[in-house]
Amino acid sequence: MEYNHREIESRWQRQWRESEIYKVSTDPSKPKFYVLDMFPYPSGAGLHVGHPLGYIASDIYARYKRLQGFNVLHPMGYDAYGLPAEQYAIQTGQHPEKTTTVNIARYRSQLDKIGFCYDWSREVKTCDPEYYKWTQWAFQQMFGHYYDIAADRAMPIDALVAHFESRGTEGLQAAAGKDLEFTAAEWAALDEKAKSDVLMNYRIAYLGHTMVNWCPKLGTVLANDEVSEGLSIRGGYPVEQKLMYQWCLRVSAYAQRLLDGLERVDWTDSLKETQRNWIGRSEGAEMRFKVAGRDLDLEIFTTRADTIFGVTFMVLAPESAYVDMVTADECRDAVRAYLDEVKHKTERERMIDKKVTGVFTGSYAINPLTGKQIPIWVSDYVLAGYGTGAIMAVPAHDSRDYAFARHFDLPVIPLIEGADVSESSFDAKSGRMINSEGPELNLNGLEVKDAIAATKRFIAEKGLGRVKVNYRLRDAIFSRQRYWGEPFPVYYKDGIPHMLPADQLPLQLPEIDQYLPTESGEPPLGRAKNWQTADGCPLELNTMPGFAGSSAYYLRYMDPRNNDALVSPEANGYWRQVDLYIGGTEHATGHLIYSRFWNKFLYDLGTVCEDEPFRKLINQGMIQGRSNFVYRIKDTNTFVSAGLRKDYDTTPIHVDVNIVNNDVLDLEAFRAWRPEFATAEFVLEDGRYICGYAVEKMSKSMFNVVNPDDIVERYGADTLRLYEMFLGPLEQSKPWDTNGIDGVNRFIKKLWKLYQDSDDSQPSAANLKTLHTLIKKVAQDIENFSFNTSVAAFMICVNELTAQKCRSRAVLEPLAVVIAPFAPHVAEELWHSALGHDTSVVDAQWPAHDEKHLVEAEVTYAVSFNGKARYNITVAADADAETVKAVAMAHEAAEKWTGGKEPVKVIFVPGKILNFVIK
RNA sequence: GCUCGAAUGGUGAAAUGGUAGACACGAGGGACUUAAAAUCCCUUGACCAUUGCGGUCGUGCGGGUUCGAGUCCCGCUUCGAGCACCA
Repeated sequence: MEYNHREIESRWQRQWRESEIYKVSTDPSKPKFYVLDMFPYPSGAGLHVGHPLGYIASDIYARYKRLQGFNVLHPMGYDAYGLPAEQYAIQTGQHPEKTTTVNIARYRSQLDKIGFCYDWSREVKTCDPEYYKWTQWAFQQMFGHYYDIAADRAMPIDALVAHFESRGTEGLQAAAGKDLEFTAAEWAALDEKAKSDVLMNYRIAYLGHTMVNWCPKLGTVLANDEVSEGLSIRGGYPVEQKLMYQWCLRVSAYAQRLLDGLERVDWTDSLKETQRNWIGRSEGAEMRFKVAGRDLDLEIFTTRADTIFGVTFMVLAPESAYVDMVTADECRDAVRAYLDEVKHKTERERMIDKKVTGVFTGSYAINPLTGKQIPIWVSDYVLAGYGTGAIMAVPAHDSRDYAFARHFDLPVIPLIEGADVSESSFDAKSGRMINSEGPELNLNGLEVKDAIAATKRFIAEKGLGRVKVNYRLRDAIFSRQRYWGEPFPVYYKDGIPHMLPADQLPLQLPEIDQYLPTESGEPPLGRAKNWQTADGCPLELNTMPGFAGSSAYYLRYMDPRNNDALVSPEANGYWRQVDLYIGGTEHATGHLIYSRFWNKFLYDLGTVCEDEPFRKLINQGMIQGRSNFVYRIKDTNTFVSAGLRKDYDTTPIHVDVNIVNNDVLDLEAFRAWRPEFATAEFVLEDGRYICGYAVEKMSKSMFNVVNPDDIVERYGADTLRLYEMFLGPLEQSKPWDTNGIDGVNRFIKKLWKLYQDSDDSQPSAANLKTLHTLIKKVAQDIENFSFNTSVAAFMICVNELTAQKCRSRAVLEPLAVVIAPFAPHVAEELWHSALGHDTSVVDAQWPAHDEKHLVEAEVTYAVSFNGKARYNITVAADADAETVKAVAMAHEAAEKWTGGKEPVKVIFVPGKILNFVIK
């Protein structure tokens, strides 16, 4: 019988669907395993061959775990809210929901063809009201909680109100926007609006006046991770800083826990490092400098407390509240002019333009250690949003301060022995301190590290400041001036925001006539009719950002149809957390921070039992496109093969990779491709037209998009799955190159052939060795996510068994099970038709390898002495006399080297053959 | 600038400190065939030798540890990724 992938695959996929074989339920009698893919945004372009890479890897792992007897949760869904559908809606008037539905259907059919073992009964879509009810619910919970620093967790806002009522802010330790101070009496005297404003300062989801990334072109604000180098990630439009009244999430309150949690998860070091950078913890000191002649302290943050003797000036951020307080009357005009100048620069201009600018305020601060007066300046190189918005400048040991000092001719005092500060600052945190002696503190001769500690101790004792930890991580801006997102379950009464009652959730997204802002500049929801509560209070017009829906979806899969809770305690208690999460690195500082934050908040609430959502995370590499080129001779319609092009003056033209095979152009298909090539002539080499190639992003405009459907149609899903794994290490980025897929396809055909005429004969020792080598290798490889070497192992195994003319069911049966995670359709077919089982291979047991079949073939002699050197000499079990003699000599030599004093151990372990020469 | 990765044939890549280049593609040669496709076999890191055997060099560069280094350590080079007036 011929291997017919079309027939086999459609038949088995139907079978799996009809028997609901991949449906799972909570089953406390079995150990659980949760394998998750980052769910896709269903874009209009559909899937290309790069998308399924991670899905195939997770599918292999899920199937493997299932064969090992685990109850595997392996769901899929859609991150359905997003800008492209909305942009498309603006252009065409088509409702984004319609576009999204069409795209989801397309994704589903593409995914189905690859043969994944998803439990589709658990599918979630973020735009589904049944789903976003719980996104809205979580938001309301965040509104109803504050972060208690002493308890190190979120607490109900009622507890905060109770605290205010009894003690005001006395003894309060809570994450807040501003440090407020009031008494219980003052709190009681506040009106409702004022109380609401105070509570906003503490809520985890809060309305705040913050500097936001405003993108005029997209007409919306963006989160920090949606902006790079002053441009929006999506579209690449300029982004400005703008002060707006927006919903925010107090992610910063969780900064330390987000950092600590990284110690407990099994992620790659580089991803953890990326998150650590993003959180940006820095330990330092907050210190007060008196302003000369005024009753005012400047509070600054520094990580280099040791350099305090080298402070020669102070700098304030232009937006700092200090600026107005310290500016002397005679300098007021100059300062105001400077502030105006700075304000008109965009963030991007400020970044590109590294010119040193600044203005003197006319005031002086007093260095608390030397008592000397130092000038206070304003400059835009100091950021308002970090630390206190004011710094002590140490030009000798900070390159930015150095540039400023040189530009304005301010003094530079070196503080580290041997540091040459004539050309540039010495920024390294190492060396011995000099010039650092004052009346009360002497740091001279100390190492920088010790000097920092000594200074911190000193300022804490003298009450000059305190040890302080700062984080770069900012609160997440949670409002979007967009239509296609979750509506906020919020209404306003007398200008005070209130949450809709829980029984009115979900608040459904209303219909509107156009997907644009209103004439008065309000977000699109301003167009909705009757967008108000029953008693006429207006509802919030903003919608939630993309990350809202994706922050807890992994929890919803545990209990997707529960209408009373995001997830029941039973379901969450069983599935707990994602054991394996596979997705791209592009979410490192977005989704993977937000969902960890979201999860920690739900953990504080007691909704979930695990503090970290994703135990192990693998980042699959990006698949790049491999573009092909033809070379047109200038001003002709003649194309010259790549190898001959240097003899002509040519222009390279992208050619559709789908009409090129192994870089050989299909001439007829090329002529038919576009009208202007219908009359194309060719200059061939060896009778063929060879195309050039380049690695580029996979995109329509490069004509290098390869659709998985085409590969499945031509070679079958199993070939696609094996080939994507064979392409290289999972975590590495690589170009898609269809060259080589034939090799994998050949392997499947050989596998198929091996199973024809299977019988009940006894397997030979060689058969068993081949089989057990494979079982051992593949199990190891799957655990290490080294799928490419597994595929190689399959090829070796099948080649060997073919050469051995193995027909034995005792070998073929476990072989089918081992191959099943990788090539499920063909494994299933062979399991039934050739081996005669009437159950699914999915229900089989993963075979254990038996060391005895491997050991007897080869033996390694490991000779160690001195507890140090170690020689492994491996010889075949049936080794000739000469080899055995060599081993004996090695043993003897080892004993001689040790002088017979050290024990010589000879260990027998299985391994490969090594030729060892004794000199 | 700081942090983290990576570098091996014509190509994708393998190698718990122990035969470098598994496996595959491509290429060359051969078998089968009227022919092609399909299939199968041989060769394929470089150089030298070649009627036999074989020999030398070789994992970005320079050092080091080790009986032994692609692998470990130190110092570079190049490329990629993340962060970046973050004090």
